[in-house]
Amino acid sequence: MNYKESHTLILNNIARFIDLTELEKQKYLSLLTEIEVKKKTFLMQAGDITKYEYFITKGCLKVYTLDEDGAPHISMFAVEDYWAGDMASFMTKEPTRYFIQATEDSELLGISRANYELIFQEIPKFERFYRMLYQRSLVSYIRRSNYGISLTAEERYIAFKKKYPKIVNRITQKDLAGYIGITPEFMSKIISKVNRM
Amino acid sequence: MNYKESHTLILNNIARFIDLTELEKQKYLSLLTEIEVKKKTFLMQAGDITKYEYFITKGCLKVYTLDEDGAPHISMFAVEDYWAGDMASFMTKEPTRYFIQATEDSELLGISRANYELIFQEIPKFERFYRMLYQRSLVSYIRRSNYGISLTAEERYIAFKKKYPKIVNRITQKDLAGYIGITPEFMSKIISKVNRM
DNA sequence: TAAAAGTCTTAAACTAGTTCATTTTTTTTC
DNA sequence: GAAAAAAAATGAACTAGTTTAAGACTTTTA
Repeated sequence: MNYKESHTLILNNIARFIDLTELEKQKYLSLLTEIEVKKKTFLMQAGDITKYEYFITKGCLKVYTLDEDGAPHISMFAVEDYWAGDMASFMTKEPTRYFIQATEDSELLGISRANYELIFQEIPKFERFYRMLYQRSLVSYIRRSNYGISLTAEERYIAFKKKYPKIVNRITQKDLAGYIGITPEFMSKIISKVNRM
Repeated sequence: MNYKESHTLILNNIARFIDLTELEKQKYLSLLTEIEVKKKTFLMQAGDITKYEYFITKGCLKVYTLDEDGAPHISMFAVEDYWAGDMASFMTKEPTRYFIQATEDSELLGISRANYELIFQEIPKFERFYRMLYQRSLVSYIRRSNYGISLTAEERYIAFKKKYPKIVNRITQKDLAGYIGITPEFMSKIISKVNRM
């Protein structure tokens, strides 16, 4: 069958781990909600009860918290083919501490909590899909959880550039500083130093 | 049925997320290997191909990497009722970068890669168990991945003490420094400062 | 149970990263 | 396309955390 671009993208993402029949694909797609967010608008703000988990089909968003001083700490940039959301709030129905804001006009597919639970009943293979998706994410978060304490800011910047060469050019230096965990001023210094090398 | 202590512990851990029949419990337990490690000995060293994932039934172990300067970065302390291992190496069969060393005489249950795959065929419910286990771990690693860059060393120490009050007293200050991501000297200063407050 | 090895404390000199203030450059908005 | 707003660059004074070194205390080992 012929699917629209965004649907092909999410089906391919899922096909990395499990095979679905045509019927299952259609069932799955019917459980998704299409969402558009214009640049600078929020998909989620601290205090919200998270209703969806998101798959990004177009654009770029930043996921961040604010500390007591109001400084943003960016935990990820989500671009095409990425999953984003606040799993803790999604699971527990407690208010989220996260903001998710579009840094470009973006398009997403959302799955609601009810449909997320439903999917495991309707297509049990999805337990396997999510088991493998989470297993992979876990590996990269375990690695990343050591970055902040074992690498200098310059090393973290170089690692980010190497791992996400396409994202570097789509975000501001200020947001990158918020991800690396330093001030924009020091980020500026590091970048000019690394470029000089 | 009556199980030995270590088996009761792991069955209870699993029962948090899925229900197993007597037969399934026995099948599952038959796939596990009992392992003993004496204090200071290694369960895993960098370069090894990880053969098992572990569940700790007694004792305490530290999981760490060494940086280029030979300084240890501890990623977790694993005590009773915890899962440990190097999932990346376990999955990809590439050599691990981790060391796992017992800080007390310890007892573990190990599941081999072959049996891990087998279990999903024999008892598909385990997809759900691992999906939920990983989902939970992910939530805490996502949170922790921001700790290193958004909290000061003193704040990280206070957070650790609050989250793991029982572990603090079982490990050396030096190992705690390796977890917090600072030198043992600065750890000493922080502890005496926090205790004075 | 004595010696050796490892852990903890303290302090002084140092470095990575912050803060604050100002100017230049780029992007957004009407 | 001009004005306003936001981002980036630069520099000087500051602070959190490191390094090195030495002595006191604790644990391990023979």
